Amino acid sequence: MPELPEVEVVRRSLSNFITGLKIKKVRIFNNNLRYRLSKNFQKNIEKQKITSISRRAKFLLIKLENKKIILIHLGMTGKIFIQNLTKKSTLITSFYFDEKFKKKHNHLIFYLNNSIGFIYNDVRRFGFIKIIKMSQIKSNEHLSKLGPEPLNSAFNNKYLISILKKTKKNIKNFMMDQKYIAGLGNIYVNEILFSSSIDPRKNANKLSKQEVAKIVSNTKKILIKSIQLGGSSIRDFNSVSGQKGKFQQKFMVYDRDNKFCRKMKCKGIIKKIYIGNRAAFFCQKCQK
DNA sequence: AGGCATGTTACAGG
DNA sequence: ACCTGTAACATGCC
Repeated sequence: MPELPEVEVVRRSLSNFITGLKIKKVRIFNNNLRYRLSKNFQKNIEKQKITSISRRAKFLLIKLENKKIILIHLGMTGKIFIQNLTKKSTLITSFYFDEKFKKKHNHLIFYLNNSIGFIYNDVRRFGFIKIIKMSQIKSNEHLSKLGPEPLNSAFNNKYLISILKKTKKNIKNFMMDQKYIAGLGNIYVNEILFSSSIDPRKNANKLSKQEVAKIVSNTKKILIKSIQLGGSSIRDFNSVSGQKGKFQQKFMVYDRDNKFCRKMKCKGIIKKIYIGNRAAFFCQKCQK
């Protein structure tokens, strides 16, 4: 689920629900996420008020009054629920609402005031939660190596041209690399390259200025559009009651192998190949 | 049954 | 040093 747009959608709805609330108590059901929780995990965050929630790349940063930050990465299947504990109903964030969510993979619950529970659920446990200090943001091992935010003005033609010169990667692997552009994943890179009419296998340092400009503008356009539509919901939440993201309805290539290219008059067939062990979807006719 | 999945990281070899 | 491929992590769904 979670690439930049999905994480941003979670951040926004989460922000409405829990900003200003106090973490009364933390219960841990399963300590075995990608990394084990630190020894002082509970002690560091209990009785602390949540001051704000921000996002960097695919990371959520929940800032607390004591200058500590709950750093969350959702991995592949991490989800956050906000539950109204008194009514025993699931309120949730616009993105992950599901009344029938399985308790099985709830690994952690933060009891907030107002009878609100913040639940971390992760089927595959590739995600993780760490407590860091505000002062460590810049030096943190996860955050320090990240490239610019694609929606920030620092991600522009000039920047991209300058770093593309130095790489020997193909453009798809390049764009997936968080140290060059932070927050893109497999779905959005496939979609951006399609809308830019660029073959994902193309050497990144062989792109023309025009192609680079297309990547920059299409990246911003697609991410913004997806955030507006609540992100992409794939593979889960088929229940009608839950609010799903809608960007998956806009996919031009992702998971559309053997289907017709959706570009007007193209009639090419979407092909699926593997690049760097990740599925690449593209139209052989429009992407050169 | 085996392959595949929105992610990241470590390691081997070129 | 950079690049690529492979495997690992763990679970569920075709």
